[in-house]
Amino acid sequence: MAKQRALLSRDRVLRAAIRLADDSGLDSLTMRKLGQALGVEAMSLYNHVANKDDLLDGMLDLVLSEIDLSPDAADPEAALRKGVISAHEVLMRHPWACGLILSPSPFRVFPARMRYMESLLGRLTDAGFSADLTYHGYHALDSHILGFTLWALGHTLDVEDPAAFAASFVENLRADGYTHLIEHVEQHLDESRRDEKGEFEFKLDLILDGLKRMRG
Amino acid sequence: MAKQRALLSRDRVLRAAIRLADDSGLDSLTMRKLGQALGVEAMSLYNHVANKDDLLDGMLDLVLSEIDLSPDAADPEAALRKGVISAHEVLMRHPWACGLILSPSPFRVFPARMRYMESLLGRLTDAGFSADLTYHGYHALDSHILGFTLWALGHTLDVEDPAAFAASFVENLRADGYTHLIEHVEQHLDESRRDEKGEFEFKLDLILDGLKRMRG
DNA sequence: ACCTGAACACCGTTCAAGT
DNA sequence: ACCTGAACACCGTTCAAGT
Repeated sequence: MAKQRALLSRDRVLRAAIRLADDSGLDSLTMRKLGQALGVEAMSLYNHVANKDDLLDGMLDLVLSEIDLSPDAADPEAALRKGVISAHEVLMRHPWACGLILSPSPFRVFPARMRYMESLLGRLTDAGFSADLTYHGYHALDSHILGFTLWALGHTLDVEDPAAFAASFVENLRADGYTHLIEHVEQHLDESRRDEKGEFEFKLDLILDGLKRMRG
Repeated sequence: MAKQRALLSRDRVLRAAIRLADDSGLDSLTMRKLGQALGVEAMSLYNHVANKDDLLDGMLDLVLSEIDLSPDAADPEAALRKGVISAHEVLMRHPWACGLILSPSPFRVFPARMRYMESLLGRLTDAGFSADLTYHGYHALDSHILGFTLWALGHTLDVEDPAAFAASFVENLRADGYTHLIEHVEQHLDESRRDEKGEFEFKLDLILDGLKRMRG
């Protein structure tokens, strides 16, 4: 460890925290370990963040800033669809973020989140949806972005050999007659199907097509 | 506290833990507080659950058992829709459950979850969906159940006067020109719209109608 | 067989003391 | 102004000792 470390700053603390959470998960993000990663004692961090909640808010603010929900007057429907997918991709890169945004207490507000909300609502309006459809459509899309992504992340099983795991899982199921579940697991093992982005967009298009039909 | 307490058992421990989490949230569910609620020291709990993860799995097993996904040969489409709504209602009653099921590590398997998966797949098949549509439809519906419910729970702001909170929130937004977001918050304040179940079913019907159209 | 006191290795956070 | 040692009030969990 170099003796001459760069000076601590809020930005350096937040970026180190994101890296630590990306690499090792939120459970590994403790003030002590974060200090260690920065070559400093845990207590020093409190000179740059108010407390751990403030740290988490700051991390989310940087992450949501990566989302690109910019307008496209030439093709507003494509801009909406692309923005939603951008949000999904950003949240998949930072697997700890979705759960944090959706944790009920405290309700987290920070600048990038407001900009995200404003932009998503703007892209819905641009696409020609009425105030009423924009209202419901926002809920459908925001819950798809955060909810589906968290759901997908919650189904990534962290095991060396997924095929072997699934095989022994199916074996256990067979004895108890879970016929539909066995078929579903076998469909998952079909390499041609294992396409997470495809699943996100499949449901996204169900939602978007339904909204467009209601728009008439 | 009565001196003569009923004997501890795994079932009593699990039910007390569910009550504590329902009333005070998952953060309040510590082994020490759970012991206290049962009139016992924390260490006694380890005679009935292997560890805290085993406790959480047991709690989820009881909760998911409340879901009614029974078939209805006379109207299989209604059975599917009713079952999805039943799952949502159960998960709303136990606000800590969704987040736990979707927490990525460990991937939680327990009997009631397998029965839930098997039943949901069965209701999709009953409704006449092909193997392929059942595969994608299961992902769309399961992620809607768990993801939307968690999303909705993550938006319940725990404040004494929501209207006053929203008003001051809007005031802050106005200075920064968040016009779409202001309109959205004002739509939320419209009493006639505040219908959480409506929002769940709005998106559910987008998904179900889309699936039915693909079924042809 | 079931319960518990003491202990261990952790948390977030405060605060007086150092530079 | 920024960093830190010591301390406090918590966690989950183990284990030997009690009944």
